[in-house]
Amino acid sequence: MIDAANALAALADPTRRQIFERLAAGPRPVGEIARGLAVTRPAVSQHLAVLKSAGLVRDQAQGTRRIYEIDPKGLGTIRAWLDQFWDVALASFKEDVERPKEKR
Amino acid sequence: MIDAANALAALADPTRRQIFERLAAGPRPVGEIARGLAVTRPAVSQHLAVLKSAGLVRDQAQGTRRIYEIDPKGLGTIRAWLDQFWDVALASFKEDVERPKEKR
DNA sequence: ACACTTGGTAAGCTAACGCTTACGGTAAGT
DNA sequence: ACTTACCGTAAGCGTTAGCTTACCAAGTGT
Repeated sequence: MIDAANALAALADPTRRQIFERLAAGPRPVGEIARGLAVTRPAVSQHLAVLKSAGLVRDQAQGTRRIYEIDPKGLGTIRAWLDQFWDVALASFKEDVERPKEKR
Repeated sequence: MIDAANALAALADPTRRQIFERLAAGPRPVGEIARGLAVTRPAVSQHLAVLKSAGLVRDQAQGTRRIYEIDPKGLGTIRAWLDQFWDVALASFKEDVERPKEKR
């Protein structure tokens, strides 16, 4: 199951965000993702596994290489979770604007 | 400065999410937040400090107690960051729908 | 068949994180 | 003034997370 908890935890890591942002430019094999990053290729593999289990990316075998791309599922889960608090945040903001009026 | 990195890292922790969700029901003092949670009050204080520095909550002194509430700033930052990938995700999803058609 | 490329996995280490206990500091009540 | 309630901070500890090196499996080309 893909809940918001895993998705948020996955995107909390800087290296994982870097990988995710790189995939936003289009699907890529693991080696190409690792190239230019500060960590080794096995580290990237581990990160991809975490992102995959969080529903943020999906892979697709193509010969000896695996093409990774962004999976909309994870993003949708996070967005749904965020929307849960959006009205509360807006109410808080509205109160923020009206508060100075009460001050006088 | 409040960037998406800090906000995501802050919401990655389960206890911090629990605190944040509890604040969605309305502003509360620290003691009331800690009541019912599995951790001690100082732990809650530390978590609140992290959430605050991420722009997710804000506090307001009221006598000897400090009232915490959700700050829309952090949520907005995360949402803006997510929207950066939203079109990519939609394109990926669209391709997902049309791919079976090409299969035959 | 053999070599090479590609990538996932295991083992182990280090650093960071979250928690607790203990303490200090401020405001309110008596 | 003295006590009590409320909360932040420091110090210390155990666990986890991310990284590296080493190894293994599968596919491709010659």
